Amino acid sequence: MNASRTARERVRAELIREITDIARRQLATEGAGGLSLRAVARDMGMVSSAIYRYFPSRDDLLTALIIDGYNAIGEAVETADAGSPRDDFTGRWLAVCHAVRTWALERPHEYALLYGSPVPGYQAPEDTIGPASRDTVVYGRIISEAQAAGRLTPPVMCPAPPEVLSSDADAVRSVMPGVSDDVVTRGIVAWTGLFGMVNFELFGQFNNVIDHRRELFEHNMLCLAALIGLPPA
Amino acid sequence: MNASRTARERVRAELIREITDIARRQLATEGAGGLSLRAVARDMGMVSSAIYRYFPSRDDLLTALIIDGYNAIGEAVETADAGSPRDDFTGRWLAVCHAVRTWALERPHEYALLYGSPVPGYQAPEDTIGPASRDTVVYGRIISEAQAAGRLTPPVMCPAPPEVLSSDADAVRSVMPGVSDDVVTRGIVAWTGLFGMVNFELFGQFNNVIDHRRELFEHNMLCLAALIGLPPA
DNA sequence: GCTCGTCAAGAGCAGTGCTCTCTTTTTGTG
DNA sequence: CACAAAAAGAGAGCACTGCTCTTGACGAGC
Repeated sequence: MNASRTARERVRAELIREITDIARRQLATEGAGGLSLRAVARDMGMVSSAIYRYFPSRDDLLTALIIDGYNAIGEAVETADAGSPRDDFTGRWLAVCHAVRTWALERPHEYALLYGSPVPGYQAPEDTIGPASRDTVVYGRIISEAQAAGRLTPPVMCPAPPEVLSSDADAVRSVMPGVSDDVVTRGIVAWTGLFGMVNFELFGQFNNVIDHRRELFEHNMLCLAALIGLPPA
Repeated sequence: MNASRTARERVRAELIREITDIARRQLATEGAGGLSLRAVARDMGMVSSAIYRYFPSRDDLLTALIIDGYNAIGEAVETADAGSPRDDFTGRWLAVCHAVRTWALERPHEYALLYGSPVPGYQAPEDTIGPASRDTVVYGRIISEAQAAGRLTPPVMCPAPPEVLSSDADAVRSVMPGVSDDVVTRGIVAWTGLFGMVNFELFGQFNNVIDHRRELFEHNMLCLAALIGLPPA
């Protein structure tokens, strides 16, 4: 009864996994806009309408891929952080930066699905906001732990954040406890700078301009680390 | 003879302009992926096949829109820079940053076409790289002129850029003459940080996180200005 | 006047997302 | 075990897409 029920659910789960796998493969070659339910169905030896038993619409498939993607990049970031000595805060930051970049370069279309322009007509549902912040808690933790260890010394150069930003800083502090508003906003600069750099490299803004992209990336991430106040390498 | 010939060419140019205008309007509501030649043709009271007399493919229409877009944002940036006192380098930088952000917020889909994920199957032709750098010369000029005026004092915090980056720095220096490799790389940090911030705001990464986006943007751009070495406001 | 290039129009092809109906298979229960 | 109910597959079909090909009209230059 329960065993048989789960038997059916198991094959269903297996099919869903297979569909998303094929879709991810198709995403890798065609890009988000070229993702075709019919092509996925063909690859599975299914008739196109049968796919709709598992994903009621193309957007639902996209949502599944997006959630998987956020989890995957989050996991990559977590692994990178775990591989560095706990008290080497700059090393940890650099490691997670490289993890993001490497992950993005290896599956550009999947990355574009997460951090590129939203696919037209697609509205990200609530389910995505949880996994979407899985990586950010890692960045926040590095900064928080550096602060707690007394190793955070932001250079005096940025103006003090205006009072109006304090509520936003409070929100961000949920992943970055124990730091001042000033450090929070510096963290946001580094955060957006990290992804801005990856975006530019991936979306072509560096074409015909920058050749040594890994080196430039690393140097700029070190620059951002210094801006946050992490100790020099 | 020549008059009549140009008469024909004039109506042709007028039609091309009308097509791109309608396409841009459609882009604003549907997004890049939803741009449909047939819909444009319908809006013009044309039959769909007639459009192909003017744009041989959908990609060619996209290319035209992209070139127009780069020129438009370039012009917006130039105008913003021209509106600030020549020797207020931080003010000029802040003005162009706000110009980029405002331009992007007013036509998010067009911005996504330029700085978002590349549309699937679309390969940007050579024609786009000229207009694509129209805005960057403005950023570069601000930094160069600040340097020439002796107003550029980068805070000591970033490590020195590695030797391997010198050739890339040389390339970038074509829009940012007279500055050291160190300043060039700082400029790239600011450049990517600017667009990283706009991307995050536009592509939804700030949803449920940041409320006072304009204020945060301005503060972070000031922080990046300080990182470059521009004088405090 | 006649030819030739330009253009609009329409039909048509292959593909898409999605819905509907019909049939088959699987499942839990009397 | 038998049977009704639920789930899944199959296929046709609708409206749409980009794009191609052919046909017929128009206007400019020889």
